[in-house]
Amino acid sequence: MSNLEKTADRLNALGNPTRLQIYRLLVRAGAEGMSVGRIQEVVSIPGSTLSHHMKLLETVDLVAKEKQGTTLICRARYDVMDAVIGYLADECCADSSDGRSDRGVQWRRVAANT
Amino acid sequence: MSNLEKTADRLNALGNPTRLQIYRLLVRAGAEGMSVGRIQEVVSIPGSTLSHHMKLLETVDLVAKEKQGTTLICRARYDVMDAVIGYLADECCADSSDGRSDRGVQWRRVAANT
DNA sequence: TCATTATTTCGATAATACTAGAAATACGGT
DNA sequence: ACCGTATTTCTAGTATTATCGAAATAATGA
Repeated sequence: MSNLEKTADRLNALGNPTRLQIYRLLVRAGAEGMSVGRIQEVVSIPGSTLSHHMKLLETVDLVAKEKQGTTLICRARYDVMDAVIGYLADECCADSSDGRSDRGVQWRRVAANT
Repeated sequence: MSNLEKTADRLNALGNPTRLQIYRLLVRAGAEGMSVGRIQEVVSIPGSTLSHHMKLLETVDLVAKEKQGTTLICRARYDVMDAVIGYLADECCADSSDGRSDRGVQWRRVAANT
């Protein structure tokens, strides 16, 4: 699967309001993550529908699941989002080789303030 | 329309291999842009299909069209991509207020090397 | 083992998206 | 006015996606 296809799949996964909301929750939850049940409380949709969305997010690797007893902890995979934005910024929005770049802004990955 | 919905629509527009390819072409074409016909030569799809994709990209403001005589010049709207990545980086991936951020990387908009 | 809670899978329906041929429109040149 | 080129709109078939109730599975504790 090409880089373009993989990126398109991931963008598509985020290209749904419900899933983007879920992903946003998970990113904000940080390393602690969030259980499927807790997510369901927030987004207020039937479990079966939620499960379907979670599966898609997991399929494209944007979300990882870890079973803890009977509950499932979900976490955003920052490295994968990193790859997505990296594609947009580098592969896609990189300066073209003929130096036609005149956008004024660019996206760059920077180290977190640690 | 909320910021989340708008962003989801834009991600959805890019979440299709053909459209992502088109968008990539346009970004690389820079300020000069690219005509619909030229895009069609590259991506090799029927005009009606291409027109449909271009319309969607325009609807979400990722692409602007400018009529020059009988041909249509299309250009990527970097400011809008900027807003999309900005949402992901700030709204979505921003450090949560409780300081749980521990990702190691972050995306930041930086000035282009002018 | 039984009940309970958490989550998924199944199955079905409705909605949306993708694709593309054919006809229509818009423009510039003759 | 007519022709050719560029692009869109119309129309429709097919495919994919979203939704959700009900049944199934998994894990824990009594």
